[in-house]
This record gives sequence, C-alpha cells and structure tokens, in this order.
Amino acid sequence: MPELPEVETIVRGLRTVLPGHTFTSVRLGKTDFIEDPAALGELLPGRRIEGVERMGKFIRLVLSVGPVAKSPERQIDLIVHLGMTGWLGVRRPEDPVAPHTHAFFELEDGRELRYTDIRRFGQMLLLAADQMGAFGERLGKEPLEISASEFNKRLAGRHARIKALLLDQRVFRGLGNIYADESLWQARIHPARLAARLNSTELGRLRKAIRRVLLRAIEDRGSSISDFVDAEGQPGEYQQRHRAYGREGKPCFRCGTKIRREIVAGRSSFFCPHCQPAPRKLRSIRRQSGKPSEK
DNA sequence: AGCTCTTCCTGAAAGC
DNA sequence: TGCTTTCAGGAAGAGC
Repeated sequence: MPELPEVETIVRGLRTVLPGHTFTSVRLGKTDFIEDPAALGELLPGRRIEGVERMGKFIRLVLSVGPVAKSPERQIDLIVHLGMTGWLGVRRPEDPVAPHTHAFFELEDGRELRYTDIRRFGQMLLLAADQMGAFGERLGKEPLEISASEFNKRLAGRHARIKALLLDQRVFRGLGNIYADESLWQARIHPARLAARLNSTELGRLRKAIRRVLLRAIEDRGSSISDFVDAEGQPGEYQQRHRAYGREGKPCFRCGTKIRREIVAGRSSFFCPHCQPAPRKLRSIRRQSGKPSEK
C-alpha cells in the first residue's frame, strides 16, 4: 500500500521523465475513482507538465497554462492518490498494458502516462490554482519537515490513540499503517497509548523514529507489499527491514518477545508487547474482562 | 472529541 | 481438488 516513501519513490521516478512533456489526449477505462472524468479530456490536452510534487500520499502534476482549447488561462494541476493498489508510470504504446489500467495520458513524444489500480481505491482530480490552498489546508504537516514543537503541539491534549492520530492525514500527511507501526516500534510506544499521555521524551523519540523510518524507506525505494513497484516497475526493498509490520508471532528484533497483532484504530497493528508496553487502563480492562493476555 | 461500523473493490488466503 | 467465504485496507461518512 503506497504510503509516503512509496509515493515519493514514484514521484522521483516520474520527475526524471515527465517535466517538459505535453499531454495530447486522454483515454479512460473505468472512471469511478475520478472526480470529473470528462474534465480530464477537456482540460489536459495542450498542457505541459512543469513539475511533479508529492503532498503527503498525493501526487501532484504541476501543469502549464494554455495554449489549450478550454480555459487556457486557468492554472490547473492533476492530483492523483494511489489508494491501496494504484500505480502511475510512463510506458510506450507498444508496451503490454497491465490489467486494471484505467487511464492513459498520451504525450507529444508518443509515450503515455498510465494509471493502473486493481481495487480503485485511488483518486484522481483536477485542482485549479485557487483550490490548492483549501486542498492543502485539509492535510496536516509533512512528517519529514515538521519541527519538534509543531509535532508536539499537534498531539498535545489529544485523547485519541497515537496510532489513530498517526494515520489521520489531517494531523500528519503521508503516514499509513506500515510506517506508523514501524515508527511506534522504533520509538517503543504502544499503538493504543493516548497521545495526551505521551511524555516529552516519548514524543521526541517518536518524531525521530518517524524521520528515521521514512528516510530509510525512501532510500530503499519503499516497501513492496501488495505488488508495489516504482514508476519504472522495480520493487522496493524496505519490506526486508520491517521490524513490526507483518511479523506476528516472530521474535522482536530488540528483545525476542513474539510480535503481537491487534486491531487498534480499526487497523491491524503489530507491536512488541514487551518493548511497547500497553497503557495501564487497557491492561486493567483486559484483566477485568478475563481476556487472555497471551494468545 | 473520539470510537466503531460500513462502504468502496479485487485477489489472495483460509475454510469446508 | 475446487468452490465459497473471509479478509485486507485508505479514506470518508454515519451513528453513538
């Protein structure tokens, strides 16, 4: 599932091949993940790709103004979210078309930008310049750019579980289930801890863990889970470094205790029950209800 | 405010 | 073996 490192990997790949090229036409398959499918064909042809940016898990293609048939003066960007199984990359027309490829954006040099998405949990939309501000404001800060004080401020007084807040794109943009779990393992914080109960040492550890995990994952070109491949079609390597995610029943790399999987914030959460002790309340609730503490 | 449940979708894995 | 059911999950919305 593409999270910040996977999206960054795709973006870096696209950045080497897209800028300077111009859309000539658009062909679409299924369109239920596209906000306004007709607008793509009307507004994209004739526009040049000026840049490729990442906003959290969103990919942003910054496009030129005119000369286009429709709305030449409007600056419009193409925004793509890869959802669970999305992929965006450039291919030649004669290259085999992967199943579930639903959008083809033809370029002036004959190549085409293709969007493939098995489950279609992705999103695609056009954003005019005057809508970008509002769009960005709905997202939290980039976790790689946030200062320690901003980080703490965003979590201070929040009585939600830290895992839920890490996944909430309005708090920080770009983290998903894998990197939330990896960061919490690294910081030795249980996913069900309430953010408001984390002390400043733990908050500091968490921010640094998130940075370390994301930077390392970007170096490794992401985690190849659910068939993730980069814009060139190459898998990432970071899944080999996972310390918590997907390791249920396997020994913790720090202490050897078996990694446990529980649902926290509605998501599968992997953690070490020894290194990441459960919050007190949770432990006592569990005792009262007579749930076995070990599987 | 925050939690849980549901919906979207497909393919892999588990169950029978 | 082969068919059927369950599950996974990013995000948003409903209801509590």
